[in-house]
Amino acid sequence: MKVSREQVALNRERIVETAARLFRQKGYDGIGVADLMKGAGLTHGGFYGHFASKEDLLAEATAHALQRSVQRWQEQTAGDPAGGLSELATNYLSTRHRDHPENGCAIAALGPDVARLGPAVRSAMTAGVAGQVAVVEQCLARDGAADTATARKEALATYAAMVGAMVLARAVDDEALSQEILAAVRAQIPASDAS
Amino acid sequence: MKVSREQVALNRERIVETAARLFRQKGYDGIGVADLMKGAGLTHGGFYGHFASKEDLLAEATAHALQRSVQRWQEQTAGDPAGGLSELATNYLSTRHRDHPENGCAIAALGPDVARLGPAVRSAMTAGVAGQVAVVEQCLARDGAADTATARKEALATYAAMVGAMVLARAVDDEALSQEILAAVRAQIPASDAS
DNA sequence: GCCTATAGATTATCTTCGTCATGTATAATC
DNA sequence: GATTATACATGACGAAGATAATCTATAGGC
Repeated sequence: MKVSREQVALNRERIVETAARLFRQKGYDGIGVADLMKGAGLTHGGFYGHFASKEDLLAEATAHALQRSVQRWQEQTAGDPAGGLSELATNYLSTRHRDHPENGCAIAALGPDVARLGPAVRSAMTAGVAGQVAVVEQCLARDGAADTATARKEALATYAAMVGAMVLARAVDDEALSQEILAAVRAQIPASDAS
Repeated sequence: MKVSREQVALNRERIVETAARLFRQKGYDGIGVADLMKGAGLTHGGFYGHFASKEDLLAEATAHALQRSVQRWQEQTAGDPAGGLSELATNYLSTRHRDHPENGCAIAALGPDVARLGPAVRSAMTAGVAGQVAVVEQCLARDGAADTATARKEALATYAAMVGAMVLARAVDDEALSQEILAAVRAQIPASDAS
């Protein structure tokens, strides 16, 4: 049964969105094409009309998720004259984020998976990383603590600490340690000892 | 064909070691039981005589890999009066480590996978994380820059940055950015601006 | 209002997975 | 040296995976 042009676009978008959610939640191998399609309210039949492969879908889903993240980060940090990094870090390093990877950072949820996959996925991830780093860099620049070269270095290090903290906080089976990790990185964010 | 007691123990050990290598290289779902056993020079038949499940093997392999890491970390840092963190970070944040996950840090390679698995695997991971954090903490204490509470916080944050940097450096498809990330975190390690 | 292109459903295929049952040769035990 | 216990090999199973071919109903254009 054919479907209208806009319905097709809508369906495609819904597949990508569902995939972005489910991949982050269950991992690349943790969810199959059939369930992915079912999650979008379709059956697996039409999948290969939309995407060349499952990996291709992951590339799109990753790009989608990261674009959204970057956008949200920009909104969160835009208004703050102090740079806005503090609020960003508080949100990122929260137990809410830790417990809901399906809406969270794609790198913290899929980083190692992506590292083992093909160029399409990796380059989508690269673009996302670059975007997120740029936001952190902007925050630091706005805060005006250092020259641009130092700001970039600091941005990269801060960003790495945030991602690492989330990976660790999720992997660990000890609630106290998990929270301790998040708190330690939160406390160390430059120009945001407001904890 | 039965096999001598010591041969059995040897086989088991070889399976765990092979698994530790292959899981880190290919991910939990990236390698099957049959190939795992083949990697240890056996067939898949005897697997369930040794382990209750594939996940059970991952738990053992994770524990094994992390114990080795902690041991190596201790050796690397033991002799240095300045704490030894600098050498540790240089090794961890190297392109060699980045390009050889099969011998590297289990968390950077398997973190998100572990987060989705059962308690056996997670608690093995937790013990390993705790051990690695303890080494970093010792380094900072030996360097004597701060009281113990601050040293612990700093250790957690430093460790998170190292793990995050490795995850990012591996996920990213841009050699320059990848190295930039590693360098930025290296430069930020406390008491080791010796780069 | 008919024609045709096509989105998505149905169904099939082929692979690979984790797990398990059985067979067999040999180490351990006496 | 005979008996017993068992580690591993072989092979099979059912489930689930990705991918592909075919079918069909309808949207878009005339």
